[in-house]
Amino acid sequence: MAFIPDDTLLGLLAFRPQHGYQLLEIFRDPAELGCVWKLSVSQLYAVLKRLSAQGYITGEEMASANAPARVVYTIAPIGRERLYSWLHEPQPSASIRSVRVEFLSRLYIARLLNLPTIEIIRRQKLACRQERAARIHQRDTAPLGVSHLSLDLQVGQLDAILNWIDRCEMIPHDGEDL
Amino acid sequence: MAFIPDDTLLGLLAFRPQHGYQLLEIFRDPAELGCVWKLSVSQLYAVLKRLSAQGYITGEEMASANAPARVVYTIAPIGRERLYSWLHEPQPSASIRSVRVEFLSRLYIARLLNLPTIEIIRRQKLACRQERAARIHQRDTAPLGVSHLSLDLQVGQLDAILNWIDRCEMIPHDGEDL
DNA sequence: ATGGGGCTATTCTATCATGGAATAGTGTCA
DNA sequence: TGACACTATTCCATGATAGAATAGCCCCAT
Repeated sequence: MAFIPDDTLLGLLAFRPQHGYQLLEIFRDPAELGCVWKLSVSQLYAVLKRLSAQGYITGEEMASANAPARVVYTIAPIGRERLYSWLHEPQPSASIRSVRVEFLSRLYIARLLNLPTIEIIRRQKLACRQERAARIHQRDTAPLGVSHLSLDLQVGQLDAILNWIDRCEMIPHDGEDL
Repeated sequence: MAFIPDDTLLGLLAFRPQHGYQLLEIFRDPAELGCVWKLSVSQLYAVLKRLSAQGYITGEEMASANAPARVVYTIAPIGRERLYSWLHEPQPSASIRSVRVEFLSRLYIARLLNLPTIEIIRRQKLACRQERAARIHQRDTAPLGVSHLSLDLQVGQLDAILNWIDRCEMIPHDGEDL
């Protein structure tokens, strides 16, 4: 299963306890996770509820002087465990969508927490190379037609990823300016 | 709205009347639409029900000597209208996923029905070029960080599509061998 | 004051997608 | 005749998604 929103939210809460609306703004801001993928209002609160029910986070209602009541969530120890095993996933998916969404989310969270990203990138690169080899083999045995075209496109997309992925190491950490 | 499964199924039924299980095999076969995207059993029947309720197709139960009863669906005139307006969509989406799924489905259906594909390809290419220009502009004004990386990846993916898309014209029609 | 509009914060609802199991007929082979 | 595989469809539980609904708080004009 993927559950990218769940793991990403755990990462954001590992950075610091936050309430739903605060998290939402990170997904709305095109300079933050908003550029990677959109999380709808209802899904965000649904995921928080699920994580809470599963014991990965704990919520505490807090009254505020200048705003309606809010629920501040804090990551629990088993949430932290789950987060680290997600970040250090040994065999990340190499589907095009996963690279754009899950891998970039991992990078975002790792940077936020000031963790090293080299291993994350290395494993993703390896997975993409393996995927590319598999697709090339399929393409070269596929009959001409749409299936051949589709595999050809996928190889091209993986090549684009492999050309791009090394640039991911060269961006500074920015966990402090949130 | 997208509704790619609906439009694709209309295309398959425009080729010839078929029942659910027959359609399903086209999506299971990796040499046919199976390479483009998977349609689950339940979704296929759900879409057929929806199309039928909306009057785009009509179903007729048929008993068979060597198999359980089945429902054979036939495309209705307004279904055919809808199909053609989908095939000739003047402004196709240029998202990476749309190209891989919707554009290739259009191509598949156009080939199946022995319709010309040049215009479909031309419009898709144009849309991708516009999308590329927009993403480049966003990237070059984005702050360094994950958002910049994400846009950079998207530009690379669009370049890969533009390199690939001209090869789509050079594949023979194969509507006869189903 | 008061009532509208806008921001914060969350919930609710309806529809659709997804994967899997369940049902049920038909043919094959031992 | 019982096990198994294939055909054909339905059902169910869970999750995703968009949108409206609710509701407190603040500012500003009437």
